[in-house]
Amino acid sequence: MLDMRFIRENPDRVKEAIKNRNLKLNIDEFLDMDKERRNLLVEVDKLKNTRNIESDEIAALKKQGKDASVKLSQMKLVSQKIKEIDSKVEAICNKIQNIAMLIPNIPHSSTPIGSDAKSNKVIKEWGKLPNFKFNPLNHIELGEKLNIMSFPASAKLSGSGFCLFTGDGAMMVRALLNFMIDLHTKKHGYREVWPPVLVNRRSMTTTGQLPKFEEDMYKLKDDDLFLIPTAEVPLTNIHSHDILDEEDLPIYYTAYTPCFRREAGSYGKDTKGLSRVHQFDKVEMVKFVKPEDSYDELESLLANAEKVLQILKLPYRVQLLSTGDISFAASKCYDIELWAVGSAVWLEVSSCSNFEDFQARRGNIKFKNKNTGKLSYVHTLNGSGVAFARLIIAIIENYQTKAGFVEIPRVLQPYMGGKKIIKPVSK
RNA sequence: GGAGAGAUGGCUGAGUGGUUGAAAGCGGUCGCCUCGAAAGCGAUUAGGCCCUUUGGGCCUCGGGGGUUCAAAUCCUCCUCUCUCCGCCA
Repeated sequence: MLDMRFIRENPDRVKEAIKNRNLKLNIDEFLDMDKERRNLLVEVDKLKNTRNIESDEIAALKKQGKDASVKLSQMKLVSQKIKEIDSKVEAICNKIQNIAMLIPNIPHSSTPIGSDAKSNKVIKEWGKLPNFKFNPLNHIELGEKLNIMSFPASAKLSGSGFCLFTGDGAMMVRALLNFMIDLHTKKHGYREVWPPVLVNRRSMTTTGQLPKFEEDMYKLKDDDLFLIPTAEVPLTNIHSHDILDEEDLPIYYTAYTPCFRREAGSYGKDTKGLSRVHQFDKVEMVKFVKPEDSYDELESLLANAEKVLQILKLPYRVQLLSTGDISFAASKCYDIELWAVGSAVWLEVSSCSNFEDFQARRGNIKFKNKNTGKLSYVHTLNGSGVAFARLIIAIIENYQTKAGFVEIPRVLQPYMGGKKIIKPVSK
């Protein structure tokens, strides 16, 4: 959410942001409502002031044993009027609030302007793309051959868009979890968290999934709870409605969680295999930082995510997202994409974003400035460090051998009982 | 799921209709004292919103609704915490 005063004072910047994001919202109408709200407030505040003063006088009269019935009946009318205006104020506040929650964040000046993903900029490429002398298989073929994943089985259990890992595939998931959490906690200074994966509406609103994207979420029927689409939601909400100490900043959290996405409306797109599934695993990093540090923190966050891929020796590229592709709540965002040689595609495995105070405002996350004693909103950031399903595609495809086996990346071997290669096993 | 108790400022905690936005204590900050520190003394110490301002006003005692001229205080619903019982991985 943006600051009301900011919108009032910089309507052109807000309009520009909306236009650059390819969205449509009527800001002038919104500001008219705000004006009306403030006029009503002035009116009702005056009446309340009268009531407060007169009420004191009624109390004084009663104390003295004098008759207060004239004032009493006057104030009855005033109170009635107050009630009327208050309900008007409430109605218009609700309207304003509903629209305010749909206004996206202002993109950072370094975010490329463009209407869609075509305007994203590749700003970095790392590692050599593998060039096999044989025809590489894709992960579905390899997974079946090696008996480490089964889509028929997951379809039987849950329907399309799920995956069942077995044997060394399952062990690799567990290895990745431990490797990434170890890296981020031991080398990058993050605190480990194991959060709930069901969260309430308020939490989903803080981080911006609600109210706009409710249809993308899995929701429980009997309780107002949602399955998280990313650990960003619980991690960021750890400090919702908190006042943090300045000396405690920055705060870094990391967590592994499964992530749940309905992916409504994306049927037909990447529906095969692991690249777009309803449930996947992910290690997430979240930061709470002082405003002046947030763009440096974004760079180190990106570096932390890249480190995972560097250690795994997987070729990747980093994209700076354009205004048309960046998420609703973010002001600047990098995507990391892995090359999967068997499928011959770039796969997004991480998004590292700075939300500035957009989420902090929604979740009321503040810190006390030590010098001024004033409260300010923190800046929040998050990044995947990284998402498993597509990472597993890349590992399996890039580490495949001519014989159709899969070598295990060196860093994962200790996490997999010293195993170096995945070969087919009988069921 | 059943029965009971509770939710007040950074913390502990008083407060059951009218100078209580809130006693007291702790903590924090500043000043005095001191070579310095401790102790002691003094002062100060919530947030949000609105108005054109030095300034003024409104709102907020878990959240919503209600009663009343007036609500931290009365009624009601909800959420959460604690205790006991039941159930359960």
